[in-house]
Amino acid sequence: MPTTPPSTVRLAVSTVIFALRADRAGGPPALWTPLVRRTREPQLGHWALPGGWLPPNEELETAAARTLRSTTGLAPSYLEQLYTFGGVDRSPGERVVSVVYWALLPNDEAARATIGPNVRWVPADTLPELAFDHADIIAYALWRLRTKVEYSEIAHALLGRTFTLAELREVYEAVLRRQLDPANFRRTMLASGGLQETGEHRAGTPHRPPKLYRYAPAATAPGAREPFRPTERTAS
Amino acid sequence: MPTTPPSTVRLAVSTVIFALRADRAGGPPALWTPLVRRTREPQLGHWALPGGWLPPNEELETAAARTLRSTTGLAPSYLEQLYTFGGVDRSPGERVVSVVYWALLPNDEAARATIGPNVRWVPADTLPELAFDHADIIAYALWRLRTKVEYSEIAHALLGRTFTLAELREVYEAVLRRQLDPANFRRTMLASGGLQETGEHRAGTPHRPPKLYRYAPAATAPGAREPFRPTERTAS
DNA sequence: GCAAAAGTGTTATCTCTACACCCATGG
DNA sequence: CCATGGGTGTAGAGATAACACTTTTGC
Repeated sequence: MPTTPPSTVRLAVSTVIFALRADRAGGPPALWTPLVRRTREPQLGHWALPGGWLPPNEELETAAARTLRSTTGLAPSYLEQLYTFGGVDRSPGERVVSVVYWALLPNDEAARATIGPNVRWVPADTLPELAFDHADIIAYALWRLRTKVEYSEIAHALLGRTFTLAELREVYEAVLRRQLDPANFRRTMLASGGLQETGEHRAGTPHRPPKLYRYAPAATAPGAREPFRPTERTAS
Repeated sequence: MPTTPPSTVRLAVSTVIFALRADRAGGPPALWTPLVRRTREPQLGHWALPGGWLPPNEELETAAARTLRSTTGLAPSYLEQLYTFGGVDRSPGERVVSVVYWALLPNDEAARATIGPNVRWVPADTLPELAFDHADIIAYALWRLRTKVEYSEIAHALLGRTFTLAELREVYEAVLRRQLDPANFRRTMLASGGLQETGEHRAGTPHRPPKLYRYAPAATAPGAREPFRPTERTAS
């Protein structure tokens, strides 16, 4: 079916948001993501990633954070550019290039996220049918999260400011979908130097109270592999 | 200095290109990259990354390959999206969002790349002053190449179709800027399963003729970490 | 005291690295 | 037969994984 080629390119910014949620109280947490219902054509009524057109005077990352806030009412603990999707046939009738970001929300805050008829949280690995290529995009973001957790210290972004080692391990287990040895996990984490004892303990447990830690990135060792975030020039 | 905000966003595609070149004949190769001289304002006359505006009916990756071909006259052996740079103040007076790709050229072909008054090859780690934020972009692309070489098998893309293990090691050494143990390198490479003997030997050496290999990706083992290239829908 | 999770110790195994050594070829 | 890089063997250091064991709390 030959369509008349679009005359312009429109630029959108979308965000894939991840947070941990327990299916049932006390059960192991899993990754969930919020979707919004489209209120315009094309694909009116379909579920889609939060996003919108890029205002000419707004930074890309700021636009991503804004759509995130308007969707969930929360600020992300982690936000990074994922990929730019620009296939000619992504959207019928017009050429849309989407710069997609991905974000992590802290656990305690995510519980009181905005809910409404046009926002819906779904498990990240069993998605409903989505608009455009958004299912592919979420799958890619999930892959990025899962691979990045293995070599980077981002898991803490899914927790609150302080957490126990067992809670941190639960995050890893939810993301990686496999059990980890508590003893070895503890040693690996402490050896990384990225954790700092708060001196406090989690109260209210039916057993020995665990220590609380906070994330405190180690002083960058010479020659260490820093993530190298591209330097974006912010508006003056 | 307050400037009047631009009313539209323009979308460009640029490409960082890497190839190996020996400084002197027989010497160890190093990474070089081609630049083009700008023939329009802004930044007229400055050296910049090859690129251009995105035509509404052209795929992003196709646009990157096209600018690469028009700059060097060659086809890339590797091409991947790097990052999208969209800072509000990247370009004076207008809002330009650049989807940047990075590419590798095979060694034998790179030798006969196009040269002209408006194309100039420079060593990738000692750049001249560049237009816009292009120096930052190349630095980021270099970082990506150097980190990706450590966990992925892309080094062969800087060589021809067949190569010796010593030649492959030279690529790694040029990219990583450090010497590698030939014995251990050999074993690691052969164990990866990505190399296949051709049965031929490199002739004309003043000593024992080395075996020639070709790149032949191993059958994907179950649970192996595939690179997961995002699925772009190609034009029908 | 008993259950349960926090936290520690120990050992087998695998991987990485350095380097000694033999092999094959041109001159 | 000699120089040179191709190619193999191997032992020590360090990281990883499995699991036994001790500690500390609530009930």
